[in-house]
Amino acid sequence: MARKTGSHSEITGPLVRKAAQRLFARKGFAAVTMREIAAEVGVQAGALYLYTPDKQTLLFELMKTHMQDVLDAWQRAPKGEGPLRRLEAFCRFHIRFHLERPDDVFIAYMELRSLTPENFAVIEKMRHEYEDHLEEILAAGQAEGVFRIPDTRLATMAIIAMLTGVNTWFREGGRLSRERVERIYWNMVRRAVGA
Amino acid sequence: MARKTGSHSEITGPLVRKAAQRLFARKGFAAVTMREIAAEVGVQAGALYLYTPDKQTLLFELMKTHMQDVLDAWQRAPKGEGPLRRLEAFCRFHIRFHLERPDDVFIAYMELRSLTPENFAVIEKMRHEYEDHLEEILAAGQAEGVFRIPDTRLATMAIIAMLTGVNTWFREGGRLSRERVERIYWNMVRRAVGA
DNA sequence: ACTTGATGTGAACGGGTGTTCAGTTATTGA
DNA sequence: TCAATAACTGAACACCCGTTCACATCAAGT
Repeated sequence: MARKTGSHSEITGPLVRKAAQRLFARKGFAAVTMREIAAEVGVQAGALYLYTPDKQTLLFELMKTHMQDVLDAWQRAPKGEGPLRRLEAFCRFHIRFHLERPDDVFIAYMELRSLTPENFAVIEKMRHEYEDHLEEILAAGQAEGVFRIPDTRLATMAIIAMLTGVNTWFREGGRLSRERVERIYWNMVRRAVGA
Repeated sequence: MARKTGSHSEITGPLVRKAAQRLFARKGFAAVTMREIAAEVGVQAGALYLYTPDKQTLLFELMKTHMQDVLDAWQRAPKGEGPLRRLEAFCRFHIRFHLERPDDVFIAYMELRSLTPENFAVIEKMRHEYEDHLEEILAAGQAEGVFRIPDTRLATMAIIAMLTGVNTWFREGGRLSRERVERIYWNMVRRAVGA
């Protein structure tokens, strides 16, 4: 078979990651067996080790890729000018991006404790980096007198928790459209920061 | 030994629940073994089955007791008069109560998927009952013109997600006192609902 | 035609899983 | 004193775990 890299199948590899992602999100890392993942892909358990050195690395790579995707996507997202517009951009981006990747989000928030300490440190750092983007917006708005926030770090955590919470109840085709949810949440955030 | 009920030891029983609670919160239900719990208590694994029919029931009872505690505590909590004071009471109650039981909260939010469908339905119903208490406050305030909320259900979910998020970062003896955190969060909620 | 190497099988490895149960111990009430 | 029983042990049960590896398959490159 024609190979471009020294790695393995470009077909089975992604299938393994997708199956693992779906199963980890649904049942939790510890409750999923390598044989389950293999069955989902349509191979025997041993074949998985052509694509990952072990189960822990499989989880870590999923989480790292997700966090990198978030950071890259926010970097590329249109942001507008001024703290108010930037905050709106962030809120809408966060909701939209997370709703598009419910499994990844679930894993990233629930399986931190399943990571080895070294892997945890890596993911935690990336998460903190993302949170800092929001905190910078809040701090800038506070400095300009656009926001009235007693503690920017606390407001950061509150806003992210609130926005991420959408994933726990939102269902496509439900009572509210994604656009409507985005607008309502943005308005709550805007008022919460006193703007 | 003098027994009042037909059940078993009133010493070891609670110890089992506390050990399970701590371990489930720290490592996750699926990652904790009955032998680990037994070791924490200081007995052999077989002895646990004097206090629970199986591992699943142990988890379910922990979660059910916690949810019942939340509902009872809110029922008993001082609430003040009018939607604004009631909302403040709810916010402060939620933060305080949850910060006092970090392990229970962690389990209740993370291990829903580890429950059997029947057990899940029971817990989900209790959770919904709690959420409804908040939604009723919001609806009353909206009706009286004290709040400006486009969608009470959505505001309910947003507020609860925001308040529960405190548990992920708050540390006793940290930069902010619990009272200060309560006040800041309450102010954010108050502004978010337009009051 | 033949070697190469990617892709995968299927059995095995050592160890761990939840759960059961016959038997031991210790304390009790009569 | 002694039968009753709560509390617990320690071994066993049947099965599942992540991971390894000798071996098979088969398309591609020379």
